[in-house]
Amino acid sequence: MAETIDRDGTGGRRERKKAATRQALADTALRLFLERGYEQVGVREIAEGADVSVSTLFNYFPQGKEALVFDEDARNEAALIRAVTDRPPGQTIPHALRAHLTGFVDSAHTRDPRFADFQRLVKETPALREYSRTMWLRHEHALARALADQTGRPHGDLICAAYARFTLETLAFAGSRPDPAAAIDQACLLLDQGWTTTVAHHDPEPGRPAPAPSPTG
Amino acid sequence: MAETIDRDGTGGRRERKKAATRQALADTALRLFLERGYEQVGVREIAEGADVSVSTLFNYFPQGKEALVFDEDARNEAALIRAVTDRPPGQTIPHALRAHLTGFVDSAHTRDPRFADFQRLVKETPALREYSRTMWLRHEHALARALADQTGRPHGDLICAAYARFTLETLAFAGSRPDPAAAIDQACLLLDQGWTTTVAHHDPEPGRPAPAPSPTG
DNA sequence: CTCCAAATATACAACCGTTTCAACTTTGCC
DNA sequence: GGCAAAGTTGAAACGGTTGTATATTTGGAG
Repeated sequence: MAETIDRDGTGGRRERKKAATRQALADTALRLFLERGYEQVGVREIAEGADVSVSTLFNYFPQGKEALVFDEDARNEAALIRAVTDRPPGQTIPHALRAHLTGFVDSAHTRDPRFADFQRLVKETPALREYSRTMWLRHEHALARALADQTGRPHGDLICAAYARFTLETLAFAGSRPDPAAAIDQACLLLDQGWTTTVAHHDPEPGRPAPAPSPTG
Repeated sequence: MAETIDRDGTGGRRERKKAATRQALADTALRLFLERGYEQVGVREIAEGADVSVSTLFNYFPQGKEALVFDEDARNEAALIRAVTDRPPGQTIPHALRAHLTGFVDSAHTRDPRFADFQRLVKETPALREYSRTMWLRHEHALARALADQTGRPHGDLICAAYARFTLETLAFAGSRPDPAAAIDQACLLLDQGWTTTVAHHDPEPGRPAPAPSPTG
């Protein structure tokens, strides 16, 4: 039969239903949160709204209530590492990062009008702010390693680690400010000055890092 | 009569009892946490150990379970602002901050042996790490203002705000590293380079800031 | 000493997010 | 059709936290 395509790939009916349920949960959650505020909506109500049980809700979002809101966002996170490693030739690392960060906060105005609402919700809900921040911070190690690779510094280098940490923290910092774009600008200015003065000179050719001495984690 | 000294000051018996209860709560909490781990001890048990009800526990520590551990720490926080404003003449702001931060992490070795245990507990308990970090971050505004005052920059200046944020974040960053002292060193190096390059030149005479144009909060 | 009013402490029940678990249902496949 | 794996479910439980209504304690006044 035609159903025998893949037991767990992206094409099966099962997977489609799962995706639909997941989406239904995220959608109703966001809708209710925007209507009445994050704290005023319980997970029981969300589950009911998506017509599943609470167990199922937590089966889909084991990270908890906050994760319901960042379902889409979580996909774009890896892009940050690529922004460094795949940056156009001649562009410095600080410029690549700054561009990526500002691109992220600018999309509030240009893109989806719902996206602005989403960002406002996060900005005004402490639990969501915290969650967003720690989400980004999960990439600290990856970013630090990318920086080390690209500059030829040793893995575990503390300057790279600190620069990675502060760069990611910049998003949370910007979110706490009336003008996020300006905040990113200034924060990056501060960090970039420190970075270039400390690391000094020449990143090697950006397209490829050094011959990738250790591809492991 | 002699008892009519102060109804709510520091000398009354009432206040002494309150302080004792508070201390008993913090002490038993820390002891139990160290014995069996933060997550393995419930607030009901802590209250029982200090011989009070759970309601009373939350009456003394409305910020929640985590606050039980940081009772003493909370008192020393204001010292950070003083480290900037009261720094010895001729010392730059970055140096004052770096000294204060390293002083904080070094006391793990020199001072109280219990302090090392305390720091290990915080380091190994995510909830406590988070709490500690947000505790420090509460001083972001105060530190930023102090920096602005001392450098003659306008209040709300984003460079000062970012530098304050990152400096405070440095403590959490250091805590997540195998060698915290080295981490503070490198993070401060990075930040200081950025700070001095960006703010450039002359802090005014350190002893007094500019003639304190607005003493308000 | 006695009594009052305010401040504190208490027990108890509720609420919320989250986890667990044993049953039940669906799904993909033979 | 039937089997095993995967997914769903409801209900119960847990731990932190908050309310509430009721004591208990305290300082001070008569």
